[in-house]
Amino acid sequence: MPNLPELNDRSLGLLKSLVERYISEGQPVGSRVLSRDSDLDLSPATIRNVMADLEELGLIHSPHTSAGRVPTVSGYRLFVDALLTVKPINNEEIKRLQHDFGIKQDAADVIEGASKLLSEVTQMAGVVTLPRREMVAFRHIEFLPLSNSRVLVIFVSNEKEVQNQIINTASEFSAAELQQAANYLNAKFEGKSLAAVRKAVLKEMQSDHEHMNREMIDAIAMAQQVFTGDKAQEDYVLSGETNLMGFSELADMARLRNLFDAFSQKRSIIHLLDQCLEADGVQIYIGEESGYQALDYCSLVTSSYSVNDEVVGVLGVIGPTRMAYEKIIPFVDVTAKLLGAALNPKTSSPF
Amino acid sequence: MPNLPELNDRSLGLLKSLVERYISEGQPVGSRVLSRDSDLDLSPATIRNVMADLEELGLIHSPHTSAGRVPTVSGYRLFVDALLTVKPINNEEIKRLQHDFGIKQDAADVIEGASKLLSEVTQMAGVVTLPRREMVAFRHIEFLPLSNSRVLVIFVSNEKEVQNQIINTASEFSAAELQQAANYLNAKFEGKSLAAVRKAVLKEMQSDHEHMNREMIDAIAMAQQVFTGDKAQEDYVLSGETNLMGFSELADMARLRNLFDAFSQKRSIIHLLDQCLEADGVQIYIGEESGYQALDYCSLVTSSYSVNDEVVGVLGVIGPTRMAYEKIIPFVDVTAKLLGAALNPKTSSPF
DNA sequence: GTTAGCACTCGACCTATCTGAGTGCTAATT
DNA sequence: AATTAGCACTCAGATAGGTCGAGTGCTAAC
Repeated sequence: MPNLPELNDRSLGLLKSLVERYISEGQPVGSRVLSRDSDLDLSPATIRNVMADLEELGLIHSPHTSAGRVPTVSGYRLFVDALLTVKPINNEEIKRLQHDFGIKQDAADVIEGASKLLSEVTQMAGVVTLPRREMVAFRHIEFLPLSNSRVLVIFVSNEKEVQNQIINTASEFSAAELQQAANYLNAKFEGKSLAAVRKAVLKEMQSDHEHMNREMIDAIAMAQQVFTGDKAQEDYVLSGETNLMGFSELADMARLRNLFDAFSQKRSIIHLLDQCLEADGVQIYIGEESGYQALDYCSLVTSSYSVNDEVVGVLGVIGPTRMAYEKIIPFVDVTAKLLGAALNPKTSSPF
Repeated sequence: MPNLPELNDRSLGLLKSLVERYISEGQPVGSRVLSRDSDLDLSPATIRNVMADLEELGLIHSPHTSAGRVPTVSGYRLFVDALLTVKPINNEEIKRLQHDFGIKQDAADVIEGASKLLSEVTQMAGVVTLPRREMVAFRHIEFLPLSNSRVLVIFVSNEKEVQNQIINTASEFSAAELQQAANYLNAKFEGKSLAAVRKAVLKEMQSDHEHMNREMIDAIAMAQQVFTGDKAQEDYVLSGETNLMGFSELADMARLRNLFDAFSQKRSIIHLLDQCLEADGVQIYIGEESGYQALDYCSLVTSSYSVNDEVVGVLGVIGPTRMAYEKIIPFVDVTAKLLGAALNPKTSSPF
């Protein structure tokens, strides 16, 4: 095993300077600029030696012989994990953002506003997943008869969210019968979380039906269709995709198309965002780390957001790997908290 | 006034060959290929003379001295209006498309399916506007109390469409009061078109309220908020945008960005599509004809679609000006008819 | 361990040249 | 009078050579 060059403070400091420089300038950085610019007082020659070490460790890389060095994915990773000095957001700024959130009436608007905000402030793409259905509270259900034993189900959760779907029933019901069923379900489940409702419905289905009358049984049967079909209706709101067209990393049409295809198919992106649901705090995927080819030249900075201390969704920013992490990270963090608060009418400011 | 060269049959035939050739090959076409290929038996020299005439008329144009000729917008226009031989769609194909439409349950799915269909078949971008709200039938309304005098309005139209909005009321209402109001409105308006409901509501507002009780007045006041606020909630479903990235006309990042910006802002595109609502039959905008800079290098082929003989929306295809109009036009036409039929549960096939 | 010096590499940019497709014009042909 | 052959001309695109400068790795001196 070859004797790997050690990573002392000096090397790390150098890496930090290099990454910062590359992020701000966008061009491979050479030994001379680094010598002149960085606070460490070293000659270009010395810096070249250190850079050779860093290259051997796979932290930086030279596009060609006579260009400077560029951080690799591992380089960025080390930078983000250990070297980054996050810039806190000043208080006025937070106030302003908070105010922006305050205006919106319904949940969909709030979500869309958050997505736009993310993209406008960062000049990259912003993304916000819709809140998870299971985590929201059951508020009200309504059945309306359609033709051919089909029933339109309207379902209100939380304060502001309305969803609807069509189900097929075993027999045809009158408006009055459906009303009864709805009344039953509304009385029984109001205020519970959807996850709880789902569990309760399944239990009812399995228990013997002796103590239940016909209407109750029908109601439960319909509720089953509504709540236990797992049609992961997950979705997200994306904004500012076109900002990404400005970055040279994505000037290549094939790459760009890959990325935009992924955006419109949504599947991969949703998978990825789902992974962020579990982790709390800010989560970062740099370049290929995401595992999705479409995002190879991009980084994703995410944070989950919560309502009533329950994680319900994820939001984040997508941009080129060369992004100003020290600003993006705190901004994503704050936005997630503000969004959570805005979606919960009861809480006051998290700050 | 200079003596303009006349447009005889030969010139027109030549223009036709040229446009067809350019559409299929994508490269400026010269006198030689046209002489060899076209059915008119003419030497390259003669063709050059004719082409010079066509150029003088502004129908074709030479990118540079030693390139062939390319149709101008006027050239395409003349081609489309007078020279095009539309290829009828064969019957099996229609059957297949019809079947695709048959499967979908709810209106939103049908619309999205149509958009995807348009983009997949043409390999360009497909767009479908959501049906106009005023034209659909009123079916059912429902009020639910929220906090602070706010009321959630759920509103069902047609068979499958559900919409909702939040309104602010003058005073706080109980669930029972709201129920009464809803009953009143449902009884009074069921089955009428939204445009009719709107008119009726406005009339009620102006009439003296002597013959009405308190609940009716409240109901009408709420209905006014719901139906007469003209929040043109117009929107469209776009698919296959990324197909456009493959066309050399849009290889330029600035152009592409312009276009995609227009797509996500939606405003311009909606304006344009709205213009197509009035015209019936297939409508075509070629290049700058649209008046929107973002679409300068694109053509838009649209057709309105109708439910119950009432025009409710527009659908179409967006692609480079260099597109196979003879196939696209009949396809858009058929798709519009099939979509109209699919949205109307009562009609049988239009074919 | 650090630095100065130096030969070397290589992309970026500029220029010159060649090629071929296609034109416009003129004069000959039908 | 319309068509065509012939020819000089134009111009984008590809290829090749040449210069420039930024940056490197290595060696020897500090």
